[in-house]
Amino acid sequence: MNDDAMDLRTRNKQATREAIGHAALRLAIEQGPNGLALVRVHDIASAAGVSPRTYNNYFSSREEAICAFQADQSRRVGQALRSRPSAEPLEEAVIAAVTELYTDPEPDRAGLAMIMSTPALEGEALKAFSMAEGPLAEAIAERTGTDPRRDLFPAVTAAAVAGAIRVAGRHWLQPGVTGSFATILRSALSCVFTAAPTTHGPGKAGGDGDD
Amino acid sequence: MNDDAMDLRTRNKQATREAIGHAALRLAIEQGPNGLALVRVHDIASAAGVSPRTYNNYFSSREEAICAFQADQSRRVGQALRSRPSAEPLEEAVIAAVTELYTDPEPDRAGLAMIMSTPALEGEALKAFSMAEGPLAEAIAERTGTDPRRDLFPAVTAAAVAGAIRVAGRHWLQPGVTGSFATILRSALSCVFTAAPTTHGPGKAGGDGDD
DNA sequence: ACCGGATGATGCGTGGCACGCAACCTGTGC
DNA sequence: GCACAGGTTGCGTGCCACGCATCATCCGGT
Repeated sequence: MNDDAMDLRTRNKQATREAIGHAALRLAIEQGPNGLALVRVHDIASAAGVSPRTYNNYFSSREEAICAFQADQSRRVGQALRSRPSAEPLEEAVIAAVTELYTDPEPDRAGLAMIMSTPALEGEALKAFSMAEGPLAEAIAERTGTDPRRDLFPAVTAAAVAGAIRVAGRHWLQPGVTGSFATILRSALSCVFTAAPTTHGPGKAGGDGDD
Repeated sequence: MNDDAMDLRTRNKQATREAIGHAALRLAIEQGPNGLALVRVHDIASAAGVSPRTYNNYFSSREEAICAFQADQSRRVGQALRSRPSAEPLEEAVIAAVTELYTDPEPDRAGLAMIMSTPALEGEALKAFSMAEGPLAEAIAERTGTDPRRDLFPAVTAAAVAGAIRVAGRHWLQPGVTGSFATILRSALSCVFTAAPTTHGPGKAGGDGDD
């Protein structure tokens, strides 16, 4: 987007950051969820073509590097919602914005699996998803005309949306679940805006005939 | 509750765990959010009356030890919901269960502030709160008669509830916010079950006290 | 009450990591 | 072309997680 508007310095820095993050995730996937301890900083650094010391200038832990992509993605959620027509109802706007952002490239299954099903990565993954909440809450507050400092609705909804994205991801990764991520994501987000369904019909979710 | 039903061994172990967790949180509070790096493992261990090696048998990071209490609390949420009369509507049951669990002793402001406003603790704190989601989702699924493996509603709602608790905590800690934690918590949880308030009149945050 | 087994608590040693520091190299603006 | 700001690298330090072997303590059966 603004890559050309940046200094060469800045662009290189960004590229380095992405290179390290990408290398970290790739190596983590190779080792699998149980071999995370085997992914040495040295390996990540050399895979990214930088010195270990430089790696450490960008990230202060392997976990942070591995989840960098998720974190970056989360940072864009607020803006994504703002870019929806303001006439659109909140529910539709949120679903459209989130779905668009998270399915432009269908997520990398292996990467998501690594990030979401590795205990040691859990904290960082949660942190990554929660990064969306602040900006999202502001965008929601703006759209609904509420004051986020006094009304909890925007923040709670933002947290719920972030949670729904997580849940959708987890569900999508489950073996035996069919359906595109987009479908599951929409379904999960719908739940956020649907008050308690005391008796709530069967088979939503990825919901085509799997039993 | 079942303390007397446990083996002496088990009880001691539990006590040690709590001692370490408590010591860790106390020391962290003393150093403040910016001095977390100064809280040495050795200090925590000796403050808890155990060897550093033993500390490491219980927790594999300072963060984990500091957030142990939050984690333990989260593990009880599922059970708390199950203990509500099954005739009660989901919303009321959840609000009652969570409020009861989180306000039996009014939370320690300093401790919560430490846990929720220290970047280095953020991941572990999120992890602690998210521990409630699994059991909570199951309890919700059971109460609403939905199959959590096919329907996303239980999991999404559980995540939303966990998020609401977090948001309530953050709001409660904000300077200038009046009102008991119980009130704020109820207000936040209400948002979860309230569909989008396109025009949403009352039902604010601190509700009673503030302007 | 006694004893063998199980389980937790410790000490020690090892490998790795985060980060401060200072020198070096590379774009940038004058 | 030059001096400077900013990024990269190597080195050294202190801390930490964890495997292993040992010892103390608790448990259950006889």
